[in-house]
Amino acid sequence: MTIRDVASLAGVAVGTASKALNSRGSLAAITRERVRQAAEQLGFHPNDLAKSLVRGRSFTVGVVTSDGFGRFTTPMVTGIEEALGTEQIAVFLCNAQGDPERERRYVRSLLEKHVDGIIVAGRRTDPRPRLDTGTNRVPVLYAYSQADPGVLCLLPDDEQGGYVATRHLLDQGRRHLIHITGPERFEAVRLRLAGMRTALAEKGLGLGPTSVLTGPWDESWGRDAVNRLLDSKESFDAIFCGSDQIARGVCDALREHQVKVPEEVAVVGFDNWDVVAAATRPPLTTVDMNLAELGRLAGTRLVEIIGGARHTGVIRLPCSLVIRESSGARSHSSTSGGGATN
Amino acid sequence: MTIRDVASLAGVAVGTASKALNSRGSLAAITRERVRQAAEQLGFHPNDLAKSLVRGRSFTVGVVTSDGFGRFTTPMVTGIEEALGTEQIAVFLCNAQGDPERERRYVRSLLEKHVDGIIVAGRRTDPRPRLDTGTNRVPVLYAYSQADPGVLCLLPDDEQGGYVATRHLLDQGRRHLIHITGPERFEAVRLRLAGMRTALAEKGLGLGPTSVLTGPWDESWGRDAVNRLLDSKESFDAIFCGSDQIARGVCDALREHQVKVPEEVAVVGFDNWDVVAAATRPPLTTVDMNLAELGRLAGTRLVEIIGGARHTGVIRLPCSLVIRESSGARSHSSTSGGGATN
DNA sequence: TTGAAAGCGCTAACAT
DNA sequence: ATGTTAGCGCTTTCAA
Repeated sequence: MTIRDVASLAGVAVGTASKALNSRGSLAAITRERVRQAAEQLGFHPNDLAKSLVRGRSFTVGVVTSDGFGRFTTPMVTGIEEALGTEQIAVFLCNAQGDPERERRYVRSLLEKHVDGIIVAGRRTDPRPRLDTGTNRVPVLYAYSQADPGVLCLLPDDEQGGYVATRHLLDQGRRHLIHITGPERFEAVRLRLAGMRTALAEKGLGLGPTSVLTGPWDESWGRDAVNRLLDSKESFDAIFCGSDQIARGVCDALREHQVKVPEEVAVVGFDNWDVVAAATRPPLTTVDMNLAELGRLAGTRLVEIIGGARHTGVIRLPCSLVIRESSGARSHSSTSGGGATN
Repeated sequence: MTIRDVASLAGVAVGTASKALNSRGSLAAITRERVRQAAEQLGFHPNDLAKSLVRGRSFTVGVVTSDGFGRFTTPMVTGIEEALGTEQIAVFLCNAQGDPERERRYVRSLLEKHVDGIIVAGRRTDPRPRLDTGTNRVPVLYAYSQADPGVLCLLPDDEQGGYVATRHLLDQGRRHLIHITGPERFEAVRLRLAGMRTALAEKGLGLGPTSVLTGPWDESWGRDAVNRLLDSKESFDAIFCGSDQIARGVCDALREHQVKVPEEVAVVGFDNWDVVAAATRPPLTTVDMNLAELGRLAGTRLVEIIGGARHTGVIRLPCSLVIRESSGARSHSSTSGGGATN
């Protein structure tokens, strides 16, 4: 079942059939129609392999992730697929699991498949070595991942995220804020904290050395940190957490100490990881990094680069605040709050 | 940069170069080496598109999922990739999100890319319509998803899963078991319950009408169900839950009513969803569906079918029990427990 | 407006 | 053992 069959059924040459099916060149309307009908009748589908070979483009892109299609990659891939789908581009997903050897193998395979471009997606935003594509000049773009300034990197604006979260707490009248977050070696941790400080400074407030607690990214750290805080007798009326998992631990520990959330202490998380945020009691107000949107942008930018555009540098996409009950505010969502953005 | 360049640098004909690079035919060792060196020196990568065109196989397969790379699909894809990777087969991942129209578009695109086969992956195991590939005869296989008996379906053995969980509780000396699970319209819910009944029957025990509580799949249902149970004054010393999320809600509610887990009530979950199972207090004993293994099998079976083998019918893979603290047993893991399997 | 023919990069059958 | 050649299915000049 090839275009020859269609051509002969329609009684035309293959070249003519090709033009008819691709709406190219000039043809009699009647001929075009005859070819279309023949194709329809035979259930003809063109062979993309042959098409790609002659056109020198495969209309596929590769996504190399180190996150195993986890929490961060998943929504991004959805966005990427959405953006590329409208361009008729299909996606090869490769899960390198952070292993350089696997990554090399995947890249090799992608190059042999002549992908039109590659998106590198990570599980954390800290700099990584540039993807090694040898002498090949395929367009490469980094999403939720960054390499050096010579390439295009798309990242959430963690600083602005920290800012809006804090600003929201201040707007609720809270004045004694605590930050419980992940390990300081994460750039995201440092940026979110910086945004928090900016928002506090605008109100003439600051953060004492005992008000920032760093530890692992998980629930039990949230509980431990709260216990430590309660022991220290430090007073506070709000906690901004570096992740929803931490926030959940925080809420659990507060409840178990009969501290009412949000009446006595307001809590804001980070990630808007639905299964965690929705299951927390009370449901979490949290920062959403808009990863699907970031994925969408990655897709469209990559298409532009494939088309010849030159994009480099870091683009940071604003986070939004998703308001639920843990912060004691009436619900509404917001992306605004700027000011902390570079 | 094509095989011609390699051939001319090595001073041989393209056919010779091809043979050398693919270790086919008979060649002088010295020639083979010369070609290899030339390829190396030029950084030559063969064009898979051309290769596929002439060989009539693309060495790619499509995975169409309705689970958005979620909890179930993610580990499966890891297994699929692993199995196919060793066969040099790459994977097109398509997230149809349960939308038939999107599914049609993806299948069309996969067929045009001439994938060698397609794996349909779901977010629930209940029967779905067969994937529509038109007149095309590509091999299709269903993983964590099933269609009709004419095709090959790979599923977890939910009944055996229910059996091992229950058996484990009985082995701990528990005698008054409760089942809190998801909506009865799920085949998995009915099968797990059947396995539970089998295990109980072996000890001459049964399940009263008030001992099986069905509801939504989430944490709050677990809490509600426990509250209802405690109100009813029904006595029990173990709860087998249809999901880890339900189990987590169950543990939280029990703790809040000062019921000790596992001393007074043992709890077993289902899914071994690490972020939930590990964060629960105490950490959950739970049933693991071995989805990566299921994915691996899907990959190898698909390769066999592509190779001409004919496989149909339903294959159910055994679940294993992952023992943590919520069931009050010393840790060890087990896949055995059969008996409830068809 | 249509047809004929070249060629995308590669493999495989056939010659030498 | 190596070279030559004919395609794989399609698009795209160029002629007619």
